[in-house]
Amino acid sequence: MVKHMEGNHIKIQSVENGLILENVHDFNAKHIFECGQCFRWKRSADGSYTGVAYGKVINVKSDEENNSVRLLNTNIEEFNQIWFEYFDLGRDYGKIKKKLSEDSVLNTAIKYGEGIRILKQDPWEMLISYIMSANNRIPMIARSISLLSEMYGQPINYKGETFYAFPTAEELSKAQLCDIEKCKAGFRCKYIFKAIEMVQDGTIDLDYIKTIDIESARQELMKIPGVGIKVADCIMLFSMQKYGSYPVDVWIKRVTEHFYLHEDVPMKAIHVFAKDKFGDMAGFAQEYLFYYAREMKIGSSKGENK
DNA sequence: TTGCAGGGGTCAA
DNA sequence: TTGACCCCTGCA
Repeated sequence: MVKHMEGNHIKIQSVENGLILENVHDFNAKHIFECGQCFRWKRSADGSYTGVAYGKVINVKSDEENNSVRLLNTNIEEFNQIWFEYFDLGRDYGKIKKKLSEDSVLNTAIKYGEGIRILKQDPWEMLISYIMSANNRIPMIARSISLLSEMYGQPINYKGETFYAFPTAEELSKAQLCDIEKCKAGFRCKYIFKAIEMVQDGTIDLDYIKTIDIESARQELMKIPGVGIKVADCIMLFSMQKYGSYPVDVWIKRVTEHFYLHEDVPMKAIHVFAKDKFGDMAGFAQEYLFYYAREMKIGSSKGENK
């Protein structure tokens, strides 16, 4: 079977309990799963990653030498239905990188995270996950999501281990605030509780928000408590294909100031800069810069580049 | 050993 | 514009 990407084509081969994708360019599992866009993928000793998305568990291993990717615990139907889009395989990242590389900073940044792809994740899951991210650390966020899924999500068995799907709004609507608090998300629990209610009663319609322009979508998302500019931008970039979004967290603020603005500026100035400089490709630029900043510890008090 | 700052921001004053 | 905020880790 052959599946078309923009300007290229992927060859798909069925193997025992999975698929081998060949002729896949710009796909590095470490870069994809560790660039900060997702919380539910865990690395194994063999360099593969196992995770839960859209109610399925799969194992992913990329081989950059041979431009191939191995997916385990799936099949062609599921690949066509879920994973082709999830991994954004219809997009030519080579073209994006070429364009962004005209900028010398990005030219360097891209060398570090050359295999990044922006996953098309579920808006509901991103909403709750990024509410949890406020003033929090990645391992803590991952733990809270995991606890919430264990309490309210559907169990999925894979190789003798039980994984849990991210719970739907309906499944979570059965929870009281004191139940949500068991996921140890602290002061964010009350925001999550309210977000569940707003989505469940239709005050917030994520499907609709996905269809409207980026500015309106941001305003709409920010009606949810616990959702500010940064969280709204993450939701839009990681689950609504709004690639002009440039989520500004501490790392992005540091790296933008360090390389481009050369001084401490207000948050608003960073957004204006990104829109001018990167336009509708700002989201891709953000991911390369984020990965680079973290790898190099740029601007951090512990970094060598301060 | 205990204590305290601070973290993928947001909210309220 | 500035602190407080849950929970937890790292570092005196």
